[in-house]
Amino acid sequence: MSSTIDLLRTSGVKVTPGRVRVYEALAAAAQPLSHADLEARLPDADRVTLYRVLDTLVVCGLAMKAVDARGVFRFSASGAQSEHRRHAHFRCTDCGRVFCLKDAPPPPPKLPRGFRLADAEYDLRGTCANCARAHHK
Amino acid sequence: MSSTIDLLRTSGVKVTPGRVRVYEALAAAAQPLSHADLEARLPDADRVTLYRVLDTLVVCGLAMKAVDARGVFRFSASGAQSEHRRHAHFRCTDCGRVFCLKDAPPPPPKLPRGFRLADAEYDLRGTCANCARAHHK
DNA sequence: CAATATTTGCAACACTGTTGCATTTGCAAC
DNA sequence: GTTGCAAATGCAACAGTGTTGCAAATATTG
Repeated sequence: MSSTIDLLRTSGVKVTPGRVRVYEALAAAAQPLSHADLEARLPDADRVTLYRVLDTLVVCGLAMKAVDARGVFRFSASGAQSEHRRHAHFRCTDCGRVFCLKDAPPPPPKLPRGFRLADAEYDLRGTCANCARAHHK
Repeated sequence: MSSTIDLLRTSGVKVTPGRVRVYEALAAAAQPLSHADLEARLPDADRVTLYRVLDTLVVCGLAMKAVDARGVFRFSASGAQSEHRRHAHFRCTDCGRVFCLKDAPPPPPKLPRGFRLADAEYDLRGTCANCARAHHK
């Protein structure tokens, strides 16, 4: 099994206690966590450092960042696969969770002449099964 | 033709100059507007009143509220905006311009059971014709 | 026009996120 | 180990977005 330390090292960022603890908190969580959630779980962490650690994890691909329905950023551990580009994502507008759809991504539409495609993202938004159920409780 | 005043009256809320102006600004906009956008368009409006007017319009069904990628609420007059949803966008990573692709977007993939699709966006990124040509100068 | 429930404007606040800068720390090279 | 230095941290201050309380103004109803 690959430790958090190895994950960080492999991702090319310095290994610090803060990054280890934040990543492990994200990985242990069942839901994407907001900055406030993480502050509650890691009471000793500095507010600003926490923001910067989260940024680092997102940039190096270890975490994903999304916006929930209240406009708050939520973060989730993304298990280090940066293959997140070429398949469709479903983002729940309620809980902010992102689901990867395994179905083959649809072929990109034709582009005007001269345009060069670097990257494509099919983003679906809506309500996930959990939140849909919770809605008409 | 139904004037804004009639729309408001029909929706069961008091008709005030602020509500009329805000609704008409929303209806005239090509994109959903943030609170800040509206403040720029209506320089005389009070900040807080603007928030409350927007809330009222949403509650009475004349406007829709959504969160953008930066976590900011954006508002649009109901009825508008359903057409800008279902087509693909190409964003040039060089000049930042966004092009709307007229071709019909591919059908959304199948979702897991219980998931409800509200909105889909096919985002392509790359280099537009202009910038591609400029590149091998 | 008068009565009254709503709405407005203002001040103050709360939450989320960012920037600048001095200090500490990871880590690589000795 | 020790050292050097870029990077990360902690702190303070700030910026943007949204909310609450309350007194004054106003849209509707009769």
